[in-house]
Amino acid sequence: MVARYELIADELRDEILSGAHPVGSQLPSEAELAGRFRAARGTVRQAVAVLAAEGLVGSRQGARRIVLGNARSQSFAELHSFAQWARANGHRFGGQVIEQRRRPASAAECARLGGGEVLEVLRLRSLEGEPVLVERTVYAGWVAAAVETLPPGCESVTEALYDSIGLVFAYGEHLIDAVPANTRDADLLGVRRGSPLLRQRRTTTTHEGRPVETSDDRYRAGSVAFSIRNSIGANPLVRQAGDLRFWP
Amino acid sequence: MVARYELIADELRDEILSGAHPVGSQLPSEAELAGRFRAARGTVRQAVAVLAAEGLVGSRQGARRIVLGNARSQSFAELHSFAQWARANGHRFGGQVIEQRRRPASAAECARLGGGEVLEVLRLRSLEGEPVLVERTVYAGWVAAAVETLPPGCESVTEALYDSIGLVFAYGEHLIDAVPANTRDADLLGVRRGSPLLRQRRTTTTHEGRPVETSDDRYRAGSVAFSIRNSIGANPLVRQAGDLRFWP
DNA sequence: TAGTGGTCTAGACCACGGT
DNA sequence: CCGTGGTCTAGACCACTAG
Repeated sequence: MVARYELIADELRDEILSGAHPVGSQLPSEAELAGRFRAARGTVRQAVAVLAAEGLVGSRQGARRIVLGNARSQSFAELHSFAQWARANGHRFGGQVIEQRRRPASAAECARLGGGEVLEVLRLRSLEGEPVLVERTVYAGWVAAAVETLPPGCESVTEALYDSIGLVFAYGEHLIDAVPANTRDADLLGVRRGSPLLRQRRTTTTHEGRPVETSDDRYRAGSVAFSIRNSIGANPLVRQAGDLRFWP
Repeated sequence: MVARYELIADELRDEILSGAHPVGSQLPSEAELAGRFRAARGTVRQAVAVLAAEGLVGSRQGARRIVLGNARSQSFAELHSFAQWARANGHRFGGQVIEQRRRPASAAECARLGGGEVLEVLRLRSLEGEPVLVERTVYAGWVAAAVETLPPGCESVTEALYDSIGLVFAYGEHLIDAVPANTRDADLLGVRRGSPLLRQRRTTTTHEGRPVETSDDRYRAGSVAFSIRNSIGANPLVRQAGDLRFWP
């Protein structure tokens, strides 16, 4: 079942991306759109809220909505999944487990994952055949068994865990900064020790708010960037801090 | 004029932050909240959408909303303003213009800012007395004059430009990655050449979609991080990729 | 099956922008 | 001033979750 407002949003998005509404131009008014799509004004507002959340249009009280961009932003919850991002963008990618072991949770991990035993996995992932990412992931005890059954060359852990135990990575918090490569990082990525890496630390939970994993991912400089769109003075329908996507 | 849903959101947020709704617990149903606040269901939904956009609660059809976090996220459009972020977080900060000159726009800048002459400014900014940020900003020709009248030690360019010509930085697009410090960066920040910097490239526009500036900001590693909260499978009211804030 | 959130409607009033 | 988007209401139906 696809919602009406999604269909309207899709149609408007296509018009924007195709150039029918150039960047800087005004969108039709809500009343006009409501008439055109034979929908209530509220439904149209939901549709344009989608576009606003994608950073395609902006709005302010009293003036017509304005087209801000015409680049497809890949709406990424795939911030969690290297594989899903790489596939969606047509990249050749791979991955390999380097190390994997169970151990007791540290104090910090107890706070984030809920204590007990955890599973620590070190993965090296590549893009177009080049190693670009060192992933150090710590899984909560209750998913450890499922992760251990995955093949070492598993392409997408996210998808595999969904298929095997129906696990959905629903919410995430991410910290992004820069760090120097340590000896191990440097060795795995083929860069010099101390050279810049883009680090993404994240904690992921299920729909129920149950913590699944925390991870420390380090990208070789120049391989990817994070892209964010945001706006000020937006109302909550629009309040989005921005869509977020990887950038090759 | 403060909207009703904002007041409701404020009250619920306070309850969450104060621990009345612990992380992992369920929020009251929309119907209950509507009764309690004597508001229509739609208004209550707007209020909880605010909290969802802040990453405090999550939701899924059929189940009650769940409390995901209890940390205040400083809802940052202030991603644009080092001064506003630093002040809001109680940091001691400063800034100084190192270089400033007019020059013709490059080809790339023409595309982003609209051509003609531009104003290039190099600023060094500090936190707690330590230099942490090298800011290379290119202003569009139409704001150049206003920027040139600012004192070299101006704390907040964003605020100063609002006060002087009513300019509002409304929309931004940001690219975040890691780069090695070049000789100049290293010299200004007091780090070794080649050491990691966190880079934020941004383009900012007005409410009307008119480009104002593009900037290349480089943070010393360890001084700040970017924090993002996001969710999957969210509906557009909630679709926010996440609030975004600096992190000391 | 009952309760919950997601969608949609139709109408009202208000604050703001531009003329 | 008019047109626009922002807020709010009241009610309806549906899809989903959970017991």
